[in-house]
Amino acid sequence: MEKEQKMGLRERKKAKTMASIQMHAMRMFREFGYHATTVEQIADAAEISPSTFFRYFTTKEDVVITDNYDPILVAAFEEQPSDLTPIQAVRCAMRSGIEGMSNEELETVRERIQIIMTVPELRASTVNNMIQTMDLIAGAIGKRVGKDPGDVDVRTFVGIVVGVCISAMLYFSEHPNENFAQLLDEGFAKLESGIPL
Amino acid sequence: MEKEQKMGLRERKKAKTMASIQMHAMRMFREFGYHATTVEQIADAAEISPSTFFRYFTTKEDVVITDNYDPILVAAFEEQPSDLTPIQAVRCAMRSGIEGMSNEELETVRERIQIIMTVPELRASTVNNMIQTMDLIAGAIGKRVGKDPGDVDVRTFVGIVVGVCISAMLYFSEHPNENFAQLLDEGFAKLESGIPL
Amino acid sequence: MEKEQKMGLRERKKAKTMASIQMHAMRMFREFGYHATTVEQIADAAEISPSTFFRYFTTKEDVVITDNYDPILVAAFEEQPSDLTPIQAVRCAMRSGIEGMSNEELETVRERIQIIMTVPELRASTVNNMIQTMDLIAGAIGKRVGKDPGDVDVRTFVGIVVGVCISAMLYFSEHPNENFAQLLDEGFAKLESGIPL
Amino acid sequence: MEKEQKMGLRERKKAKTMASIQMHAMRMFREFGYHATTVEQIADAAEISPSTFFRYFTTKEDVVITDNYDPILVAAFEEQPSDLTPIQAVRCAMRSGIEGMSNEELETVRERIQIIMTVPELRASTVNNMIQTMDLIAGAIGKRVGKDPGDVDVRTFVGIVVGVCISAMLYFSEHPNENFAQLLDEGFAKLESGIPL
DNA sequence: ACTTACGGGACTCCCCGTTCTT
DNA sequence: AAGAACGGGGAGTCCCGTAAGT
Repeated sequence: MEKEQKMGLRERKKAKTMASIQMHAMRMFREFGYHATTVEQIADAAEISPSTFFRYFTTKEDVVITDNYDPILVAAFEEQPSDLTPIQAVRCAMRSGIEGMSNEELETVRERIQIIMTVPELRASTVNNMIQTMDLIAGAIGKRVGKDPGDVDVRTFVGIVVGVCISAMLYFSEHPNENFAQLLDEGFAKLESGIPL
Repeated sequence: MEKEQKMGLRERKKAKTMASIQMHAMRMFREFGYHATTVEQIADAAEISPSTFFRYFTTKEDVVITDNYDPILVAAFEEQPSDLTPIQAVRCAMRSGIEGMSNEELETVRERIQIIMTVPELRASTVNNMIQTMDLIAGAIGKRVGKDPGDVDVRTFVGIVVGVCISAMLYFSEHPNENFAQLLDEGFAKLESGIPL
Repeated sequence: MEKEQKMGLRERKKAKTMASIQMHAMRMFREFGYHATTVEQIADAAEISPSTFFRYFTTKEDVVITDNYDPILVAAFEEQPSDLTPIQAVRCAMRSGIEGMSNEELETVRERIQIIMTVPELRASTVNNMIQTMDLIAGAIGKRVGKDPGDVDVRTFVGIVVGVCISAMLYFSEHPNENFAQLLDEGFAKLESGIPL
Repeated sequence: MEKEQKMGLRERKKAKTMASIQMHAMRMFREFGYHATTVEQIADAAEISPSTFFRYFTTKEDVVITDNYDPILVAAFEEQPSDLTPIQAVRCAMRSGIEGMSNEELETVRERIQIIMTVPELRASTVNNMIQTMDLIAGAIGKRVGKDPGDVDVRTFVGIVVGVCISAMLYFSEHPNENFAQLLDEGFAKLESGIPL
């Protein structure tokens, strides 16, 4: 009990520190630009030492890229009724994942996408990140269609999903006034009736 | 004549230096690993100064990632008969692009893919690279289907193509004995009849 | 004759190139900042090669610092009537030097001072430059007062003059709306009646 | 107690490292010349890494230029009896500052001046440094005479002081057998009775 | 657990020679 | 003979990791 509580407190404190770093970092990226902001400056702003920064985030990039939506997404996917086609299931999972976010959260996501897609390195490593995420989904999809997660078809399918997500993010970064959730949804909607074009 | 020759010599010398750097780099990456090899070491091996290295390649990553297949691919795509569906055209362009390579060249490509997919940073920035490449193709596709290259559908289509390529490369990196060209081709073949799964 | 004309043309062309470089450089320094502007960018803007840049200006700093007022100043100084005290002579020489400038020229000078005093390196090397300039004047002063240019008093005198110039420039850089010529003149005016304070 | 001691130890270690770098650097500058000595070589000699060098000194120049006499000088100035004229106070402060140095220290100072005045860049940035130092003194002077530190007269006065220091240093660098302390003192002595010449 | 100190590699820019071209 | 290309090399900054305290 006692231990658990203390852990809880610690966890919460860690989460708070992490959030603080992220907040300051994002603000500074916005104000001065990603490259113009150094880790040291972020550490100063968050009142920690640079090494602590790296204990919370492996790299500078990670501050922008790290999110915790993976398990949420997977869970949402697994909850989809089994009569949906895989592509429908993905679409619905995405949608319900987004619907679960507060407006504030969504705003943060939008801002992150803007920064990410603007900075080549971030764009690169985010995609990389997505590939790993989608490996997760590959498992879920495999279960659903009764195939091995390593199966070529499953993998290709996952590739397509990632591709659609990327193009939605890119498109959104160039048209910030569009509704990102909708863009994404429409992308998958089209997939339901085959390849666009 | 004379002029052309001299220019040619210069160009050729530059190309030779570039190739030399790349050769040494790839060899050393293979032998000692990507991270264990420093730019300085590569420069030493290629008998140039580190600064010269960076005059030829903007980053260390670039040594692995840079290729000149973009214009070839685009050209191949534009040559495809106009009665093919976009996806068919892409598939055929890829195929003819690969067929135009010597065995040696193909071997190099294969090796590059292996290295790239193994090292996270390279994987990341290659994908990034592909996005840009595909922007090129977006233009060609736009022309073919009579849409703006920035059109959502075109963009989504391009995203899908990239997605399939990535998954093929990933799959290949895990199954080095497969035939990469064939993997890629099969990926697109499936697309022709809709989304797999 | 012919040769002289060609030389004249060449000279003029060189001067034009030099002016062009300087113009572009100053513009870019103003717009993007001194450090953010690279020599390469300047060269691009001036449509020359980086090496040519360095043929006209030894260093990047030189673009801002180089001027041709030294001989003018010395000449003006030597023209001063011999009944003036040294400090009066300096003052009058400065004044007549400035009066000989067009408004446009003065504006350029003002702008240069602003940039110079803002960038530490420029400030540093300008002062250095002034020391050399004043060595020139030391000669003229020596002649005037019948002492060796290397004499301690002459040197101290020169030091004071430089000191007053610097403080005027610094003051001006912090109060851009003041009249620089007047600031300088007032500085020397005070010297005529002893050390201020 | 314990903490204080340990802190003291740490501080002392840092100071030792700093002194070691400076010592090696100065020795090598003397032996091989300033430009012929690279930071890497200094780092090697001091048994640190180049990055550590730059953690202690922002630039290579800083190794020569950095000193800690500013606060000493200011303190000495503020201790001067208030019936002295500003110029007398400056003179006395300088004198008492120098008198507080050990012979060894003075020797180091002399050596530094020799190097500094020989190398244009060092000369330049030292002057720059002095301007900042004198800004400090401007504060003290302002207090003494009851004027704003930004006042034109105060600034001009400071400029003159700097000018005299520079000319003393320059003169000394050309006449190494002179007594620097005395040269400086004589410079200010003359100022007391008006501008020399 | 959190910091300080340090190492080291990537990368950029400045600046300068040498060579090659025109 | 003038100028551009090419390359070398040093200074400096930033990221990131590790070891040693505390």
